[in-house]
Amino acid sequence: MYQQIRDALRRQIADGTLSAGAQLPTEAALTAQYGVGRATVRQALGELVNEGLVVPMRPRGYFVKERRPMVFRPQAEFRKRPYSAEMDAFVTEHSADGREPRQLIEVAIVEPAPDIAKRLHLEPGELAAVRRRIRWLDGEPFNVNDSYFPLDIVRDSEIMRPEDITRGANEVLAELGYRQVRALDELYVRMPTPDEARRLELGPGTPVAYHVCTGYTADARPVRVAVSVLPGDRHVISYERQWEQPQDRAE
Amino acid sequence: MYQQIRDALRRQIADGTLSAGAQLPTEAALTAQYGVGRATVRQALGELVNEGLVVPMRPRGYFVKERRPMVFRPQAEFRKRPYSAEMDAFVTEHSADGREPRQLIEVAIVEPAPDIAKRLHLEPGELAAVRRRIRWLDGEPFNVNDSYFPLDIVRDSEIMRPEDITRGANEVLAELGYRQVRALDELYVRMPTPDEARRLELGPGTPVAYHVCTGYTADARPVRVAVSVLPGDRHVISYERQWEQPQDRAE
DNA sequence: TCGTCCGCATTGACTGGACAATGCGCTGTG
DNA sequence: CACAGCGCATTGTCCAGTCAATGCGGACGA
Repeated sequence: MYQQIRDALRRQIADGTLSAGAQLPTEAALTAQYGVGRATVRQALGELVNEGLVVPMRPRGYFVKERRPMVFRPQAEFRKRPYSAEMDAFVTEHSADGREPRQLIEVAIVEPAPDIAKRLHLEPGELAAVRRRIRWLDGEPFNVNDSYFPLDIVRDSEIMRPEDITRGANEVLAELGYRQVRALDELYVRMPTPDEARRLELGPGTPVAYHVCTGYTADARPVRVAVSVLPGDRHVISYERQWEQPQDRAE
Repeated sequence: MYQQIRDALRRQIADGTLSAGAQLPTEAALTAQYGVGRATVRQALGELVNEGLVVPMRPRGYFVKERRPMVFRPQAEFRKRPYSAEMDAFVTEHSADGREPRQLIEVAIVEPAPDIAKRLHLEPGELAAVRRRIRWLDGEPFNVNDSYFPLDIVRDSEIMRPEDITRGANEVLAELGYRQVRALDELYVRMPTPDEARRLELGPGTPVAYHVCTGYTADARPVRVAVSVLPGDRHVISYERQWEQPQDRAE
């Protein structure tokens, strides 16, 4: 059965017989070794690909996938205080040292998708400004981040210019009189849409985190919806908490 | 080509021609309709399955998958807390009303996996206690949650008993003199291991969030590592943040 | 009326082939 | 020595078929 082949290969990957980056036996070799048809071997390999363990490099063969996640911190933009020693160590361990960043910013005025409009309290037909950002690391697309703002509050502001805002879009919003005091984060885990897979150059077997952050002003008006798509094989999402009170935590 | 068939079906699912729960044409029907071999049709259907859009119900046919996510809040779940109106509304919208919960608890003494041991600052060979929980909703496995504690501090405590601890394991730890004041959360997104897929009854095309929470006492000792596996199709992870309070309220 | 058994439609697993596409490396040429 | 071109190993796509497993529903019998 193909499951035997699949499991044997998976075991070899897990125990290091096949280390990261190593080449697997070719389809022909496996066909001969197990005495089965090629379709059977391909099914075994296909499942490993779908698990994200293996990448086919046509026509060179199959290779064990390497995983080099970067830390993604939803918290980073809010916090000014220093992080704890643990967080520092963790970030250092997964740092981007030596990798070359690049980003592309694009600004547009759109009628947002229904779920975005709902979060911004926009009526159907009302417009929003969107800053679309694609970020790259070492020439590899890393994540996409689209931030939506109600058009009437950011019109003619710095936010509409497709350039990097060093002090952050949140600071600009604050200067415009819409300082955010609260945010609601949602995180969905799913397989990418074909469009996302293309934009992020995702191989099969790579799920994504879909992160939606809605920022509110003190009078409970939503002024920003940030949508991020994070490839699972390139990220670890991390945040820190402190207990204000002795408290339970459960999932 | 199989891509045409796949895309045509995906379009029908997206635009509602095939609604959630509806049956797709059978392999035989598609074979006839497109005049291709069965393998081609199966490849098209297989990719839709891997995207999590479609579920094969052997031998009844292929059906459009339904998605019913529950809110998962790393922030206190039992704690009555003054959540904001937005959070309340969001939780209400994705509530578990009318669903029947069940859970199974198992306690063991183990030599933890290297990554767990490292987070607990345990030397190789040192032991940990682990409380393994599987939680169900409407007979469907919902998530698994394994909490590890250094054995020497929980030995003979209530934590070693495989029963529900109403006031929470964290409170027990606090009573033992190890009150947690800080936690570091990590979230990985990946495809499930075969073991996870079996325990959680995951179909193909269902990614998981792998959530690791390490809790620290005031003197920076890690006393608890909670590992959760959350099926992507049954969860939306959500948390709330506030800007720069004296005590940053976590995410 | 109720229960049991069996047929059948459908997917799962597999065979053994065919031809196309594609990088890599070698070879031969200028 | 540099470069262009070709061969080749390998995966991608596809075909036509076989047999097994499985749940549902209808036919049949008590």
